[in-house]
Amino acid sequence: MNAQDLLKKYQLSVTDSRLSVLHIFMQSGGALSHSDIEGRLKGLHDRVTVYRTLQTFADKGIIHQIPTTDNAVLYALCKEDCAGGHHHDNHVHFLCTECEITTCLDDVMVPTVKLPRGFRQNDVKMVVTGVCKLCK
Amino acid sequence: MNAQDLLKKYQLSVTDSRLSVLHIFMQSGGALSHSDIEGRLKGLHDRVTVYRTLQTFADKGIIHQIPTTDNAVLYALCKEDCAGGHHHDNHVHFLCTECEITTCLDDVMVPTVKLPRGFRQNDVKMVVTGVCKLCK
DNA sequence: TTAAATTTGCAATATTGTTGCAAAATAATG
DNA sequence: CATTATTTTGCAACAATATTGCAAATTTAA
Repeated sequence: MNAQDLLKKYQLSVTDSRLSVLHIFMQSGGALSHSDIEGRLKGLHDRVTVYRTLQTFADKGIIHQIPTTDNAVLYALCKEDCAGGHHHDNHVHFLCTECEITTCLDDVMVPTVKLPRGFRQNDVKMVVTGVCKLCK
Repeated sequence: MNAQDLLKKYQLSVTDSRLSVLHIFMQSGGALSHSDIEGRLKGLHDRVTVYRTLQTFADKGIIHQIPTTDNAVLYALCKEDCAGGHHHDNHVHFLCTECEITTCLDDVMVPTVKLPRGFRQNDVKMVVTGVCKLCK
């Protein structure tokens, strides 16, 4: 699906900045931080606009956040079937200590864990740190 | 073990700020962010000192970081057997959406996952979101 | 084509984290 | 216990990251 249709699908106004950010995600394939995106926009849009765009996309379920072991917040495109409110992004994320790139391991599902009595589970996030395929 | 002995065990100077921060961790029981700690210190010590204290404790293995799905970095006391350089904090962390408190589920180990060919794993973090025992 | 609604960019401000350095506190020594 | 050496602290300055209000510009609806 192209960027314009994706925006319409989620009932969002089609604007330059939203298209740019979507294109950047589509081209990169991986997970990006706010500053990654800002860098690739080369000053085309304001920092604030990027923040708001990411927020909007996350609210709509177009992108999802990835927790990292350090400080940064990363975002990645949801799979097509993420639609309908709740995400299907329960795959493992991988952070390479060599190239510092975070990858979505789409084929590695997050295993279920048995919680102590009384805990109710909604969501699980899992981040593996190590050396990725390309840096090996 | 009391705070003072703990500091000596790790060959750290015993200072007011370190004792205060340790006490805060011991009383809270749960995971705390930098600003949690700063808040409870009520201006007793400088922001910078808190940063440095947390850094020192993390380096020595007295506390460990917990990745969260949002922005914040949380810290929690390591178990006694964390000593000797490498941590035994490979347990699951639980974030309650009601009380917003992060707990270490010490008895729930992070399951191992099989990574795609070529990926080498060093470390795994797992955060479960849901409703905790007390908020149920 | 025009009016209504939304989005953007700017400015200001808040929050979070880092660094250098002199003063203070702690540890080591006799 | 007193003195010296080492470490730690607090301040100031700074950098990076994030948020808010508001007028101008853009997009959508009519």
